[in-house]
Amino acid sequence: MPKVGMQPIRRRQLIDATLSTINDVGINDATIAQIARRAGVSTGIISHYFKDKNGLLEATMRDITRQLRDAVASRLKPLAQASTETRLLAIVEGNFDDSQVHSAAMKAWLDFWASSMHQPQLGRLERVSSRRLFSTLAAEFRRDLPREQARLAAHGLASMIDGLWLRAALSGEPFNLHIARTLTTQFIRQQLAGTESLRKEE
Amino acid sequence: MPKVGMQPIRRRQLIDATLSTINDVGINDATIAQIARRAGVSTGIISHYFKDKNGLLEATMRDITRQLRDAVASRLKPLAQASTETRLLAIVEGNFDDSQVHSAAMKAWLDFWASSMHQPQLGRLERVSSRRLFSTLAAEFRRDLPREQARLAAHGLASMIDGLWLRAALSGEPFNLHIARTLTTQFIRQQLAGTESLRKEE
Amino acid sequence: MPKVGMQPIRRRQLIDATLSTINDVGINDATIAQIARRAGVSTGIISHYFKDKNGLLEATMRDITRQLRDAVASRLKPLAQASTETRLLAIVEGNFDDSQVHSAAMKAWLDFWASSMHQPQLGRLERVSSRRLFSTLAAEFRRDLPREQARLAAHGLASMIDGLWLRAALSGEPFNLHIARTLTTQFIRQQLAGTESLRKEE
Amino acid sequence: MPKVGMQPIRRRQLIDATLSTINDVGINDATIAQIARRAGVSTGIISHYFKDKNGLLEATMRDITRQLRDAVASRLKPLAQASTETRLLAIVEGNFDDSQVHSAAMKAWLDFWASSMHQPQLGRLERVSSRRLFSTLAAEFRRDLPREQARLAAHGLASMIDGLWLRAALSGEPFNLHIARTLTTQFIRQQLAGTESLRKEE
DNA sequence: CATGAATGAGGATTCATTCAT
DNA sequence: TATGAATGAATCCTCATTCAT
Repeated sequence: MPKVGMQPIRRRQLIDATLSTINDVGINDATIAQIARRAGVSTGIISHYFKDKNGLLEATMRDITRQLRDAVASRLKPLAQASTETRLLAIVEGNFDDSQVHSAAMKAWLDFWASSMHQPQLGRLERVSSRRLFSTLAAEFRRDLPREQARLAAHGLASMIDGLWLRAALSGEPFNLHIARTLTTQFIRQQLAGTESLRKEE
Repeated sequence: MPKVGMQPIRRRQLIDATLSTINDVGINDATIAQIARRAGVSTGIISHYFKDKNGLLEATMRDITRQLRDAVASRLKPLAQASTETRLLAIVEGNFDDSQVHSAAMKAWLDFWASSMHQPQLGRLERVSSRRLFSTLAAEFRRDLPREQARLAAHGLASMIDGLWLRAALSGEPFNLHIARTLTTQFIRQQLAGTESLRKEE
Repeated sequence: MPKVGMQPIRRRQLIDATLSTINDVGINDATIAQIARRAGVSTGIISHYFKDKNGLLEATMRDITRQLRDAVASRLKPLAQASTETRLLAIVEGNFDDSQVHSAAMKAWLDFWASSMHQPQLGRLERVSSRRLFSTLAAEFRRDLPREQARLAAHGLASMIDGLWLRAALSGEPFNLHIARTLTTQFIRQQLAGTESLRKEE
Repeated sequence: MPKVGMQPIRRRQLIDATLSTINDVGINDATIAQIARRAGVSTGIISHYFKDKNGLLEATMRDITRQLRDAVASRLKPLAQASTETRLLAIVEGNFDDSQVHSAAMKAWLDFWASSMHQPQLGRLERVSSRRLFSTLAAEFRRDLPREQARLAAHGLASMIDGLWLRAALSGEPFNLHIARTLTTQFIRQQLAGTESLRKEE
């Protein structure tokens, strides 16, 4: 029963099925047949909408990076006039948004990270996303800190965010938002409070 | 040219070939044929020494976790009487040992991490390794800090270490040891210096 | 050239190719590639229709057991009112139907028998078929003989049928229907005629 | 620790291991490695004593046919002066000797039968054995019956013996010696008693 | 006489992709 | 638009055989 205007519906359906499949068996054991079955469509449909399997995976990765971008952007929007610390914490919160820390999302990110090491197309997407986090953080820190110090702080905070995420994913346990908040808050305050004594030695 | 006592030699050969192949094409595109060719042996030998491909991958992961363990242990050994900070920095340095931060090692870790999400056997190895880092750090922090604070600090430092590593791997650029040292040193000192004002608010 | 409704056609095609291949090289040297080539299709199609090689072999065995069942049933059908002897002879004739005694069929049976000793799935099929012959014969004998004697006669006749078959298969020569008829007819008449003098001594 | 005069010991060891392996996994899944392990020797030894796998299988088949021959011969030996019936029953008993009707032996026979359909060497051995049974039986019947009738009786008795054997093997249950004796005794007596009334009609 | 390391051909299976309907 | 039949390359694994020691 072909219908018109199915494209956005089918794409959504298939991306969701892809994420769900990745959650179950991982990106490498996710077969087109499995994804199609889960989406309730035939295998042929995938090439119709995404050209090939890579196209589907790329679209899926694009989807979760967009979700992350949105999660951050929506938290930052109402805080245009807020303090640097507040805005930094909002960015952190965005990265720990529900959409990003549930099991399926973390598995997908980890799988995409690994895949991106060997697939240029995915690598590009990953790099854009990774740099965006750094740039966003660096821009905020720059409001209160000198350039190099801001970059260092941004690098540190981005690493901590990703590290917290990574360890949560690998531990197999639910993401502990409380601990993540405590540690990132500490880090942000210390960076903004100045670290003269430490920097002296370098 | 069969000989006796080849086992350790062959195993080493094959694990090295596996790491090298993972570096080139990733764990999922690493075929038995490719690994065997690189090791200069026939494919059949792999099942002879490792039962099957999974056995080889597991042995390879075991190998890099052992390297990490050794890198940390060898740095810690001569510091039995040293200060907590010195010992913590030694642990960090161990994690950033050459054997761990060269491109091939980082790719292998990332691939193993992703695989460990879906392969129980690898997951177990990963969890052991991940927990060891946390325990080692927590034990050191515990010398100067109360229990809960030590655990928090350990979690934070472990996350930062893994995060720095992860972002380096994904960036495709060489690991910047200088920045990593600066950030981890900062973190350690601040944790050991006490964070009363921050903890008050929680 | 994909079409709809190909399933029954392809299954038939593949089962026939399997029987033909078994006839040529035996069940153990029958490779998927060979069967597929003979059927004029690709190897992949087998898993499409039969899941795997075992599925195909099972379906093939199911097919020849069904042929045997049909051969017996069709002979028995018009003989609802006939004498026990006539009906027993019809059952025997069914077992010696052309479909069962040509070289390919006999080889297939022998191969399946051997395989069924070590493959539970095939064993089950074999047992059903073997018991059906016994039950059918026993039911007929029961019309004229006491229970235990009927069972003994059924056992003996079934053994003679299978033995004639087996020795024909192993001899490599065409099945000698005349001798088979003579011997089974003798057996049936003697059983039905009563064997008091013999049974006395046991 | 090489020794002299090991040949007969090793051959016996390996043939027993082969039978045991066939009993467990069937002739087709019996690998050299498995057989060697079971015999407690290395794989290389097999080619040393039997040239190759086929040589071992052939020797094994030769072994069980010899056992059958011996079982019959030893029973017949003391009965040089006995009646035809007694001698025929002795032959039957030989075929149902313990060495022939235990599970492992029946599986081996069935496997060899199937293999012999496609392996000339084994086929030859099988044919010799099969014909020997027929000839032995025919010779006995010939003492009391005309030539053709004797041959028919021999064919029938051989078929019944093999059929009883086959059905026992396939049933998975222990060979029921009592039933086998009853049926074969019946058959022999009836053949020897004359079957004029039956033969009239052919 | 005996070992077991090493080979490599051969087979089953999987799966992305294509395409007639 | 949508299906699912069909392909066949790619991969892992098994295993008989060889042979240096």
